[in-house]
Amino acid sequence: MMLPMARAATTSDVFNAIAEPQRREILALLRAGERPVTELAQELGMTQPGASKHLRVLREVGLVRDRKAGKQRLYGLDARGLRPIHEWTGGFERFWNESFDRLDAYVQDLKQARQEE
Amino acid sequence: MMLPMARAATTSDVFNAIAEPQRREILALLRAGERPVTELAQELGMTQPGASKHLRVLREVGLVRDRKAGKQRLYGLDARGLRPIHEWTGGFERFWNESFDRLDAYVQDLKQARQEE
DNA sequence: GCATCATATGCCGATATCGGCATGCGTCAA
DNA sequence: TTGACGCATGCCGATATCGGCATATGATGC
Repeated sequence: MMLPMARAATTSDVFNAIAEPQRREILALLRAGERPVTELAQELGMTQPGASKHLRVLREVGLVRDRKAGKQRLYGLDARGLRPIHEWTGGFERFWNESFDRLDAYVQDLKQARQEE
Repeated sequence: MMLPMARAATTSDVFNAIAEPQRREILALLRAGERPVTELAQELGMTQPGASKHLRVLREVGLVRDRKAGKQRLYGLDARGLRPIHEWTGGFERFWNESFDRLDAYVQDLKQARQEE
């Protein structure tokens, strides 16, 4: 019957988790230390359920850890998952300084090659 | 009337563009040099329209440039847009080595603070 | 012009995503 | 136990996303 396949990857990976601006803000805030949900929501101007949902995503990909502290639930940063992304982008470091030199060079080569044909 | 607001950010930023595994593969391949659409599609095992669509997204966020070369259209890498991501993740570099030491330390601080209240 | 190759675009179906809202559940204190 | 607080979850509506397919657009060569 061959159903259409729709979406492939989903929010269960780190790349996707940090594609959301608000989630990036949460991570940035958590660098200063653990924080309860309500405080995060307040500081970032979002609703409490909104914050909880984003935190859930971040927790599922391992960027955030939570622990109970009495009535509250403290969320803390676990940045290890960001390392692969840092390294992946780092693999392009050589290119973002010389991108257009390279392009130009390639164009030159191409013209050369054409004249020699 | 207050309609629901649904999705906030969209595919028009670099974080989102590289959230797609196939788009990351395209970028990785383009490190080796410019390539036409069909070749990309073939090497990555996707359909030509599929490749074209992903390339469109990459082009719209500026990660890829295209130029016409006769019948073909060559796509080339413009990695400058990856730099902000590299730097953003780099802002967490201090944390991904000592994440849990810090957490523990914070817990200690917290206990201290509580006893002193 | 016409056929051909290379690429882009449009439509569709399935599903994922996000925000808002209400509500559930657990914990603490009185 | 009851109430208050902190947080999570569920449901909904609007929209975005992705793959597959057919088709349009564009350039080339005859």
